[in-house]
Amino acid sequence: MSFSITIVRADSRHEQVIETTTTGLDLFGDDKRIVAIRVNGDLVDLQREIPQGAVVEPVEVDSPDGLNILRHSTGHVTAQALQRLHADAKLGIGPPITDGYYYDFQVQPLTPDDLKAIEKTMSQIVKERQRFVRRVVTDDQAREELASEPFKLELITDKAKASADDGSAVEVGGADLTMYDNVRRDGTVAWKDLCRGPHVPDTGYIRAFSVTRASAAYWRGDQSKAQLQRVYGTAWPTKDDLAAYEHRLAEAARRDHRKLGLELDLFSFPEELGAGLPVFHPKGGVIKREMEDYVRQQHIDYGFDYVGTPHIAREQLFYTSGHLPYYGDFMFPPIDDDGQNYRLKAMNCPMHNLIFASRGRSYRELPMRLFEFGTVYRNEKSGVLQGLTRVRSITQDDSHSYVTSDQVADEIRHLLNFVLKLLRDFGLNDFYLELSTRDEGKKKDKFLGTDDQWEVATRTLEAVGRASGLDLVADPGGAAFYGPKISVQAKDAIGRTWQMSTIQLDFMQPERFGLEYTASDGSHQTPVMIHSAKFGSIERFLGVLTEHYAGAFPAWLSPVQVLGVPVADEFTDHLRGFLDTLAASGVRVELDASDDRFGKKIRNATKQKVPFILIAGGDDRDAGAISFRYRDGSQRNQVPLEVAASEIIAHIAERRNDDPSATDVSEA
RNA sequence: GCCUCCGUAGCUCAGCGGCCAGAGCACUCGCCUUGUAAGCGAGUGGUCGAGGGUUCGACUCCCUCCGGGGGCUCCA
Repeated sequence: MSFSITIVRADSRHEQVIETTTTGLDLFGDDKRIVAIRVNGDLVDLQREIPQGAVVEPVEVDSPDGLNILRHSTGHVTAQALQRLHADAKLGIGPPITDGYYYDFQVQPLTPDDLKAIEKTMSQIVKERQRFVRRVVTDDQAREELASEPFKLELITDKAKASADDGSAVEVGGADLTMYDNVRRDGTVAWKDLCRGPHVPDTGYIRAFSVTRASAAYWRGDQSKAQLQRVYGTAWPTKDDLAAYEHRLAEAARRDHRKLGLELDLFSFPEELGAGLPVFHPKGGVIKREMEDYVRQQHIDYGFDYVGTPHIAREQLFYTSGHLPYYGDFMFPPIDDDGQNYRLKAMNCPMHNLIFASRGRSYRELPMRLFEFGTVYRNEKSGVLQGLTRVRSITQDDSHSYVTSDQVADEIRHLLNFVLKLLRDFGLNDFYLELSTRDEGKKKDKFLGTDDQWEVATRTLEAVGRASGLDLVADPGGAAFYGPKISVQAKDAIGRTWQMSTIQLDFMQPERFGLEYTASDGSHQTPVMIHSAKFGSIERFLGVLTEHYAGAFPAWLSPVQVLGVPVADEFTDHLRGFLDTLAASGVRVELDASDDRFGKKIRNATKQKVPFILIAGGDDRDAGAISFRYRDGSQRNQVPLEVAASEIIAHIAERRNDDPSATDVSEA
């Protein structure tokens, strides 16, 4: 008997006639790059029988599906290992995730030693080359086989609507339940799990994995349910892939702004101040000031007026704005002054509204654009604080544009252009837009306003977003309570995405504050308000910049732009004279006149990631010149003083984000 | 907020139910100083995160709080 089967590969398409009872494994033999197949479009195990006439597509291990299958299979191995070591552990779910997988267990908290033991046992299971064997079972069979697994029983009960052992990634179909047995070479079953599959043919396919950490998670993400231990791991097609992944993690750790903030003396979080409250040191202060100077000037250029408002206000203001009812958890508790309650501001908009409302306004004044650096205070839950990227005192470069409804689209375009220019000026060139809208489902009561208002606002933002030519990604439910928003997501030097600037449309607050302007026909109209923050917050942006540049900031942002290092004491004067010239032109210079040796000074300067190290020795003095050492380690010797000065000054004035800081070869 | 791990000098980290708690770097002082990543020596520096408890005795064990890492949840 023979079958006709079409095999489809990405680059070619040909037919083969296959003898025998055909399984996927027969077709692809021991090709360990192929971990599953698609039969007529459905993802299935390699061992599944193939119906006559089927179209078969191999799934390679390094495809997205292949990686998920590999990682999910590794999750099964992790679970088997854990239950070998802790017989009383109960299974939760174990899906693949970005770069890896996890598996949840009800078990005692796991120590790093436990994780090492799990990894070791996993290696044994991999060596045993246990086959993954799929088996269709009835509900009753499954219940019997998994009688000691309460969480699995719950899944079986809920199978019609709920997810399988790997959560949302692979759903249990309404009809069949499947078990996956891990079968040893002698035919005995080592372990089994309720699972939709598919899986790699045997555990020998798992060749590069690592158990990375353990933490806690709630059963089905529900705080009222059991707390489980979540074991995270990662798995890759080859050891090289795993090594590359680990290198990426190390690179991210090297760039961690919390670490660099300490090493470069930029900022700190004094325990005495409280969690999430940073202080900027002089060097961090320079970067902060450069950012502020830049964005203040840009706001002026883009037609904004610079204003100022206090940090606290009577509580009533935030009821008027709607923030207390809708945002109250994020505000610090009231300050009681003789029966009058005050609040630290968690946002600046109500105060800007008061400036708008301070006198009668004409349509001739619109768009009216107010801007300030407003430090707001948000009582973020202790567990979510993270370095500068999640703090409790947030300095926003906050602006509010008040416009007529006809001007909305133009103003959004204006703001988007502003924001994109700013991000590019700071060296972020790769971004996309996210459109955050109201959740149309159950959480509707969390949002103010009518359906019509939301509809119009959302459509306007979407139209401008699309017209920008950037990718526009939907974020349902992510809107503020007063309106939808567009946020710019920027990718940093190692490909991580950060939410930076936001542009939010607001039809609600003008109404609540009774804001009005007189239109050309003499009627009183309500303006539309557009919130926007370009950096988002100074703190967060500085944190992201630090990681983007790994601390090697472009010269114009560098706390110390030029550091002079004499080869020996006697050349200090030659160097000092030149540095004075640069300083007179506004360059931030330092001279290392300490009694450290030359090599040590180079080392110190390099660790501080100073863009220009200037060196003066006998050759330089005799030639009326100076030598350069750039951050990437390259050198230029005996550069005439005038040439050196004009190059440095020009480089800084141009606010260039590239040379000489493009490469950073500081020791890890 | 929840779980978990952690908190010893400015930093990175040793140490231990019982002499007076250590190292390297940093800092201070002295000597030294010629070409691109650590010169030598000495010294200063700690209420062992805070408070309470157990104990003859606590940096060490227990509890609470504060702070941090990782994760969950939340949120933008």
